Amino acid sequence: MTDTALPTSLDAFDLAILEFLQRDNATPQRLIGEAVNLSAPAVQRRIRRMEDAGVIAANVALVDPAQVGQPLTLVVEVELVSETAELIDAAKRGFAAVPEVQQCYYVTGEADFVLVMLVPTMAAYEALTRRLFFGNNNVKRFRSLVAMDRVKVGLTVPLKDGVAARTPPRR
Amino acid sequence: MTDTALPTSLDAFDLAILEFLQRDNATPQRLIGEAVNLSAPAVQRRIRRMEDAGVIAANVALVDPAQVGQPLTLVVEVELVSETAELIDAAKRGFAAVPEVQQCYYVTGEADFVLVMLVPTMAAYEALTRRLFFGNNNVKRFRSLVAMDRVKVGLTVPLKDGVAARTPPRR
DNA sequence: TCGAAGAATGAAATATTTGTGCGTGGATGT
DNA sequence: ACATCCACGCACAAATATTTCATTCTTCGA
Repeated sequence: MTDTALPTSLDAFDLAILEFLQRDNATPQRLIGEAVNLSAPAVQRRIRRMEDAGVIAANVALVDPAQVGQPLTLVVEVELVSETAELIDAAKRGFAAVPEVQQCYYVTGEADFVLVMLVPTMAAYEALTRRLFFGNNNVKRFRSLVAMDRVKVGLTVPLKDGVAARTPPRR
Repeated sequence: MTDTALPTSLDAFDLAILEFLQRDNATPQRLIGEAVNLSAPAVQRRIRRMEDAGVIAANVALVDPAQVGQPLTLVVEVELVSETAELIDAAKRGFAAVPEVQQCYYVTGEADFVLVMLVPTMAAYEALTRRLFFGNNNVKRFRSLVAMDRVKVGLTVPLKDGVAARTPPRR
C-alpha cells in the first residue's frame, strides 16, 4: 500500500474533468467530453491516468447518515498523555479502525487529534466514549462538540488555484 | 431544494449494496449481485430507489488534495459574537460558499462552528483568515489546528448498527 | 383453507456506455 | 527540415446498464 504519488501534471482539461467527477462520477464520458471539448475516449484516457496516478483516490457513493440510523455527528478533540511516536501511531491505528470514526486528523495545537464521529444516539456515543477514551489511559482529555447542523459536508477539493502554477503545457 | 427524506426502509440487501457502493461505486451491478445473491436488475432497482429516496446522496470521485495543490488541511473552530438566528444563518451561508471550506458543522459547546479547510500554503490560509474571520466582525475568536496527518478521511457511514431496529421485513 | 392482489424477482432483449486499435496532426528536439 | 513523441478523434468491439415480461412468493381477505 505505497503511495503512488508521483508529481502528476494536470492541465486545464484534467481539472475540468475532475470538476465534473467530484460532483457526479456517473456522468457519461460522452457528456463530459462535450462539455470540455474532447472526445469520449480522450476523457476516458485522462480519467484512467488520474486514477492510476492517485489523483482520483476513489469513486464512492455518499450515504446520508440520518437515513441509515446515524443521525448524530460529533466533532471530538482528543489530547493524549504521552506523545511518543509509538503511542501516537497506536492512537492513529486505533481511531482509524473504528467504523464510527468517519474522519481522524492528527493535528498540532491544543489538541492532538480531531475526530468526526457518527452515532445513532447519545447513549451510543456515551458507550463509545467509554470504550475509546476512558478505556484508553493514554487519553488525557477529550472535548465533544455535537453537530446541530451539518452545514456543508463533502470531500470536494478546490481546483481553481494551486495547480496552475506547476502545470506545464501538455504538448 | 427540499429534503426528500421519507423514512425509507432498508433491508439487509440494501445495506449490503450500500456497503459496496460506499467503497467503490464503479463496481458492476453484476458483481454486486453475485456477492449479495441478487440479479443485476434487482441490484439496479434497489440502487435507483435509494438514490431517489436520498439514502444515496451523491456519487462522486474523491480527489487527493495534495496532488492538486492543496496539501494543507486545517481544522478551525470559530466562535461568534452574537448568536441570533439571522447571524447564525448568515455565517452558515458564508462558510458554505467558500470553496476552501470543505466541511462546516454548526456545533454546540465551546465553539459555534467547526470548519475543515484545504489550502495550498500557510500564506494562503493567512489570507483566507483575514477575509473570513478578521474581516467578519461577528467572529469573536477562532482557533486553528493544522493537520499533520490525515489519518482517516472519508464520508463512509457505518451500516452494521442503527438500522436493523427499524427495518421491517420487505416482503 | 383457499384464492386474489401486490411486490419483487430472474431471464432475456435492448440500449447505452465504456474500452481498444489505428491512423493522423501538431509540438518538441535534434 | 526531419524524425519522434503524444495525444487526439474515429470506428469498432466489449461490457455494462436498462427495460420488458412472465413467474414466484408473500400477504390479506373471504
